[in-house]
Amino acid sequence: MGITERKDREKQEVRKLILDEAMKLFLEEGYKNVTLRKIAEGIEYSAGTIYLYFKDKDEILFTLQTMAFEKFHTAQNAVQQIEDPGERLMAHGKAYMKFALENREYYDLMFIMAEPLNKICYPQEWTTGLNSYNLLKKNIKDCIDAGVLPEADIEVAAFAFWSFVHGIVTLVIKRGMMFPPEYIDYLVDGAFGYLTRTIATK
Amino acid sequence: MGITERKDREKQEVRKLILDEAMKLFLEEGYKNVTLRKIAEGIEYSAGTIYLYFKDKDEILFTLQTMAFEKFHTAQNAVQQIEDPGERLMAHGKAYMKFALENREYYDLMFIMAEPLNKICYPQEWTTGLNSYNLLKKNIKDCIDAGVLPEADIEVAAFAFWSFVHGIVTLVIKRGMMFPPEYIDYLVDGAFGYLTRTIATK
Amino acid sequence: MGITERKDREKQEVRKLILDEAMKLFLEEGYKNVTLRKIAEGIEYSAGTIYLYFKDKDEILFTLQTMAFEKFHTAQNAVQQIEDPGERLMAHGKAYMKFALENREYYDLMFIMAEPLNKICYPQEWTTGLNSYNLLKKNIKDCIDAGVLPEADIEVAAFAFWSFVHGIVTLVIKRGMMFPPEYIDYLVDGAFGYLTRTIATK
Amino acid sequence: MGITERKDREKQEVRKLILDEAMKLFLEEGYKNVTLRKIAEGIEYSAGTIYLYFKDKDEILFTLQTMAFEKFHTAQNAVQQIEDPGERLMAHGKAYMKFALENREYYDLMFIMAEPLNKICYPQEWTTGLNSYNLLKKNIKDCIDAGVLPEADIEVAAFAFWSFVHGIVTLVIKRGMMFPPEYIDYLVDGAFGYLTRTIATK
DNA sequence: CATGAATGAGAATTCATTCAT
DNA sequence: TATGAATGAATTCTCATTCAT
Repeated sequence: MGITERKDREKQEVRKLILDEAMKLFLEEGYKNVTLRKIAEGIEYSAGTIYLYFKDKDEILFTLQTMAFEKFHTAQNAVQQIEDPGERLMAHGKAYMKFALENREYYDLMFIMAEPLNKICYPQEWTTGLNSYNLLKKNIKDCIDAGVLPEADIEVAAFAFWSFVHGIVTLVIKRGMMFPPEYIDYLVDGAFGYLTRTIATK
Repeated sequence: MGITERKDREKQEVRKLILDEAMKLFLEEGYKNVTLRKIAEGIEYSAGTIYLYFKDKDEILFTLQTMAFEKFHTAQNAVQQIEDPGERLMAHGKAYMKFALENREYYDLMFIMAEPLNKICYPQEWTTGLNSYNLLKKNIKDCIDAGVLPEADIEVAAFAFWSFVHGIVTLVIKRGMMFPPEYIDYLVDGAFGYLTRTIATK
Repeated sequence: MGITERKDREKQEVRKLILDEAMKLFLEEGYKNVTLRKIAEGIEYSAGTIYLYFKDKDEILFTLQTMAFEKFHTAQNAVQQIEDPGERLMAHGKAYMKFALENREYYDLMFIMAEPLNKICYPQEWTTGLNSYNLLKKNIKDCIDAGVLPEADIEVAAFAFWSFVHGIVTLVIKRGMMFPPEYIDYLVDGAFGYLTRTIATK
Repeated sequence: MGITERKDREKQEVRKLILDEAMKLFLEEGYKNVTLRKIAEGIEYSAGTIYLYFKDKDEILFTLQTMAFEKFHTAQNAVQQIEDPGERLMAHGKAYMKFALENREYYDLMFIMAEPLNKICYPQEWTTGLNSYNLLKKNIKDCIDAGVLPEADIEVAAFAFWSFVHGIVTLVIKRGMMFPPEYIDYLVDGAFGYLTRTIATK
């Protein structure tokens, strides 16, 4: 059993090597520059080897997506320690935006890019993504229960809140060039503050 | 003169054929699916013919983008007839979302897709896009002046409002598969109503 | 007959237009940049029109070559006025080199380039070229008769002399980059003087 | 080790196959006839395969050029054993012409063709070519020192001598069709003898 | 498990040439 | 005579994928 285990570990290691390299390329050079050739070169294995660990290129991308969701979930979990529901929701939103803007390619992969999604239809693989969404719903619910947010269908309120922050970061990531660079932080913070303050001070 | 006119019309028709086919391919499977070869096949012309109408591939997508902006601007202008600032802003938002969800490829091209944007940097081509944004700012300003919206830097408030509707439609367009199809309209309308109502009842 | 003549003249004019433009492109941008499209654009006719005046692209190139030979012949004729055979031959050589180095693309077309030569096999079209060669032979013969050059088969002596100047200019035109630019004139003049002086002082 | 060696040899063989085919095509109809597609067809491999052996088309021609220089240098070295400077220079010239006329494509590649020379600017790759030139300069110098050739700047004298033989072979290679085939040897030998004899008998 | 060699399909683009009008 | 539209064949190059070893 010792041998089998070691083999297994080694197998996992190469797999990780591939994913890390793929993610690195993805982050550094964008989607269309992630080629199997480059991955193979980067990890100093032959291109064929990759097929021993992944069915095809899409499967790598898809795995990357799953990993991105995990990173994303972790980043958000931190705010759950805050007791006050209003403050917690605010912190949640800020953490969301911070993650998105500091990890633009990850965010693209998770919530914008079309590519590896054919497979996402299979709901079992979508779990981690949903976990994050559930977190949001909980925080929204707490706010409504505490009277910080007006009464509403939780689904609706969560979707509204998510749309808002998603809109902000998507605009910045994809159309940031429309605005003067030094102006963007001001817009993002201002916009977030404007709507949340207006709502929450009720 | 009749002949010249007919020729001209025919020329325009082939041009339109190309653009339609390009948009169709774009719709079907995204940017990387739009190849000159496929466009040519689709319209049953030779690949070279396309170069009689467009300088290169980018120009096709860029033209599509420009068309999208024009269509988009027209769609929004309609609401300006409404007198009441609050109602007008609400109508504006709904018209925005309606357009986006009914013309998803156009919307993608305008505000999400990365590809042909190299060229949009040249500000003169970006004008139509800015016109639409200026419309929004005006409507926001009217609302603030009328006391319907809380005081704020117009740039910030406009960015906030835009982010919100952009977020809603982007989520639906790109990650609509996360939600039960029959549920989407409810979410969109609900979310929009939830935030705007909360703000505007002041 | 008046009408026919005018038509003929007009026909010749367009033909000349094409040739001039082709030559211009050839001179300015080199062989591989002479495309029918560019010629047509330059003279503001359609590409198809060119086929009314020339069978195909090669025929244009070939005609250009013939024209180059004429220009070349004219340039050389000037030296024939010199009486002294030795001086005349020297002047001939210098004129040859001057023409070649000042009209590199012409020279390439005439004596180096492979392309339009398939047709040169037909000797009747080669006449102008031969005229120039005959000129050289005459000058060589005069030198031998005058005792300025050692006795020899005229064909051989002419070929030797031609090879020498052809070698100099070909080396400069095609491999000039091997030498410091400011050094080339010195080499060319020096080399020409070295051999001719050595031979001729006998 | 046997296996590795055999693999290596096979790899070299395909490489050679490509180079040979490229040279063949080059021979048959000049530079513009050397297309990757034709090379691939000729050796019955797929076009992509060529990219496993060469970075791009230029690299193939550049390799051919380098090979040509090496072959050329070897061919000339032989004459250095001759003691008498005058005889040695004569033998050098003859060896030069022999090589050029027996390896016309190689010669073209080295000293006539324009195409892949962009790269030759990098002086380190030009070394072999210079070696040959230095050989010539040495032989010229020995002749001058021995009084076989008249006093002169060595650079100038070498350039003159080179131009002469280069002119002869270039004329034959590129415009040989001007002369009756059976006459060419007579011309070449005669011309070479005529000038060298005249100079050297001093 | 790993690889090197090979491939086939496909990408954008260019051009000489044809032909109905 | 002239043209505008169209084409087909060609170009270089890239990539995911396969497979014998």
